[in-house]
Amino acid sequence: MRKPSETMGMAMGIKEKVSSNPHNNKLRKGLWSPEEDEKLMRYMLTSGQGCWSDIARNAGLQRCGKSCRLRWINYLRPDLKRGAFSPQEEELIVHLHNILGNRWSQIAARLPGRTDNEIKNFWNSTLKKRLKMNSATSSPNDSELSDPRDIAAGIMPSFQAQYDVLARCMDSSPPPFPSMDNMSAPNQFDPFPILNNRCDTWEGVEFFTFPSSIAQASMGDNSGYMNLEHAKVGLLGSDFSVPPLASSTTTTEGNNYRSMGCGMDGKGENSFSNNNDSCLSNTTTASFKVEDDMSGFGNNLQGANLRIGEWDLEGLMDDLPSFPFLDF
DNA sequence: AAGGTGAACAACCGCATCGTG
DNA sequence: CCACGATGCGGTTGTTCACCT
Repeated sequence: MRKPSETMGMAMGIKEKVSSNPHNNKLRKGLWSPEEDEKLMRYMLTSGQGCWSDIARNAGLQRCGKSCRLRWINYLRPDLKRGAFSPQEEELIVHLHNILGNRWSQIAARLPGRTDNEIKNFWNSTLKKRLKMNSATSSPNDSELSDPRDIAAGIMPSFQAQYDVLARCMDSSPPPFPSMDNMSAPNQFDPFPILNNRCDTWEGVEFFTFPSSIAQASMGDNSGYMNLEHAKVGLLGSDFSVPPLASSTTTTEGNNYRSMGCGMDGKGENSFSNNNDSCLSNTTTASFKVEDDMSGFGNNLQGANLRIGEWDLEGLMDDLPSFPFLDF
């Protein structure tokens, strides 16, 4: 795989577009030169973000703010993870696309270090093609695969059944989602089965165990992300594992609960992604006691008495933006 | 070696949304 | 309420490289 950043940047000096803005200044377009990158990077690191048009001007760049923003977000941001997508990331993208569709920014928000543009390109170039190849060999009658589950199934057949389970839960109402009592039966419902390497049932509460590869690759570095390896998240103790629905209710009573450090604060409100409108915050009646150790999470839920009410698709979709999975 | 073609990626464009005066 | 600018997002295009013939 070539490194476009190395090749395309150099090419910019040769083929350079210029457009004029209303103030008659010449604004560059096209690929960014290393010098421009350095200017923007230096300015962003020293002065931080602000109005992008100001940034473009103050950094001495003959670019529009929009272009600077895009360059920063898609390429210069220090927390970006470069390189090929791991198989786990591929699965995650496919799965999230299953649920979210072409909401690349939301998908990207759940893949630390990846940009929406990157994911979109990856989807359009690689995954779509893989799908076509698979669909051509498997189901000659299906000329078009408009259903996301077809796409997922085309790429990773195991998703078909998993998506169906999710779809049943999303499509049907009244309550497609099993009550917590029923949740004691393993794998009754798994909205993110690919994350569910191991499903532990612990006193009636299911936990998802993170694939360590994902946890390590995406969050176990020194970039301030939590190391989620071996992390377990209570099904409803946090909206990490399930995009909670508007009408869902959760009750915990008398818990001695070592919460996911960034998932639930002491009031049972979501603090994972700074979303005050968290899907849980308005519905959760939990009263969690959070122990001092916040570095790990979800290891010590005891006596949980969780209850889930009704679930609905609309609520799910509304809540997805705040669903904090891998959202840092 | 030269040309064609597709893959991969960067960047642009247009539109929607949001905040502010 | 409206206008306007800034920002965000998704679709699309443009560019380069690698591979194949």
